Amino acid sequence: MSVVSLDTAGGDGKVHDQVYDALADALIKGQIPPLNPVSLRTLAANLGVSPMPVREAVRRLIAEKALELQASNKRLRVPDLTEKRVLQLMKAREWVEPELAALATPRMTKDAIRRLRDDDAKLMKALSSGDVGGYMQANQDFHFCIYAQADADLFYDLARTLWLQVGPFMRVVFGRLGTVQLPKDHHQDMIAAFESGDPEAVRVSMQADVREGMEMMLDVIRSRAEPEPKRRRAQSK
Amino acid sequence: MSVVSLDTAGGDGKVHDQVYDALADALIKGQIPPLNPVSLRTLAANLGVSPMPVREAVRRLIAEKALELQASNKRLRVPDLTEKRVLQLMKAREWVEPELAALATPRMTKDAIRRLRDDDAKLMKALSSGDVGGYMQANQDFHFCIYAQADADLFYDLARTLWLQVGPFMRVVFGRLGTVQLPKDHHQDMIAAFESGDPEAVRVSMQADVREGMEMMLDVIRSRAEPEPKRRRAQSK
DNA sequence: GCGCGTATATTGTGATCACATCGACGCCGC
DNA sequence: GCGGCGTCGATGTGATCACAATATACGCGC
Repeated sequence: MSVVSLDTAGGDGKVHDQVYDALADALIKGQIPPLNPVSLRTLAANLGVSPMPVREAVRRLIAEKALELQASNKRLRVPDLTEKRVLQLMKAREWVEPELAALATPRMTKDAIRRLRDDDAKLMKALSSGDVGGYMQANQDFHFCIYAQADADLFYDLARTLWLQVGPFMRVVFGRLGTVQLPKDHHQDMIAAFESGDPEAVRVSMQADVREGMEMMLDVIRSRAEPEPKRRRAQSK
Repeated sequence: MSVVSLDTAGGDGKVHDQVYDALADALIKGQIPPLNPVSLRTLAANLGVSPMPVREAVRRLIAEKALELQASNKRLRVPDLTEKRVLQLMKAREWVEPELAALATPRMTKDAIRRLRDDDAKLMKALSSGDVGGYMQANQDFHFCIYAQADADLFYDLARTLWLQVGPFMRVVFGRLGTVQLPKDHHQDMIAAFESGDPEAVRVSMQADVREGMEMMLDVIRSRAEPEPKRRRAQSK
């Protein structure tokens, strides 16, 4: 059984869109590790469709850099992240996501804020029980609940694209660090800033939240640069 | 004869990439007006390939929002720009492009700066002779010569995506305003800032350049909102 | 002459087939 | 036992076919 599966909700949407959603969801949740090879036919078989719609979904994900097609190899896989790349992703996230949050501030409804509290509660619970998947899900829900309020589709999609690229690596980060010493996240401050309707306070909270998360990832990237010198014939499993 | 054509340079590259490049080039140069419908089979016929690689290229361009697939209509076309969308594009461009320019500053070679002067000269010439196509080409060359030096592929691609979206509309802008009262562009200031190696000066010049161009586009968008009340049976051509 | 319904053509979508290329496995010879 | 080499399988890519849905054009009836 693969980590990807179709919605199977009413056959209305185009198949390649369902395939895209399934893959994007798996990627953004970190269910597909970096460097993991993916093949059209295998995916198609797992999803019970022909390779055709998978090709279109994959083409779209390649355009968003959520997948890559090795030039020499011509094999399809989840891209690895270099330090240079992470730095760019960090800068980009530090720009769009505070921007989205600031735009959302005057549009935040009582209901949305309630959902925010709810997501944050789920997040804390997952954190204390060591549920990585639950944590990532709750964190994603929290952030995108905000972004959806911003009424800025272009920025929203940009943020989604960025998350698509960092998603696979978040799982790696948690694998190294565990959910124990995670961040004191800034969700509480952010919620308070939303309630007082202060866009600038929201902005700084969001930026701090993004920055700290990405710096954690940066540390992991850097720490894995040298510490595995040779490791001949010492494969795991 | 269509405005799109293949490179026909050695059959090395994948066909769908050539198709993508051809379409992207036509779009970024504004050779395909907004709301212009395109069809897979027509494009395929014009390019002398099967509809298959065209589908992949188009799928990629849809992901980049350079094309859109009308939900109801299910017809493929170049997206129109709303004011809200232009404002987001402006904000995004005002962030990435100065960022790219600042990153490029310490990496600017003598040769690159020479090319910048060359492009700017071509730009001025095209401007005085009213050559819209030449102006857009020279302006594109100028900007992306800078961005290529930044060594920041993620930002570079983001800038490309944004240009892909504004491209079709630039031609519309020129159609309304002509090349006459174009901007005093900030290219000279920018080149000077590059030579003195001042990233902040480069940043402000680039931001001013982008901002003024986009404000021009914004004016056109706003001015076309109401001024054509009915205009029944007054089709051009 | 004009409106409306039908027929035709064209559209995007999905499936299937054909092919060149590359990796992996296994066999043979040393 | 082990290295080189050939075969087989899998991969992405492209072409062609089939199909449902829609826009467009034509013609009939009023």
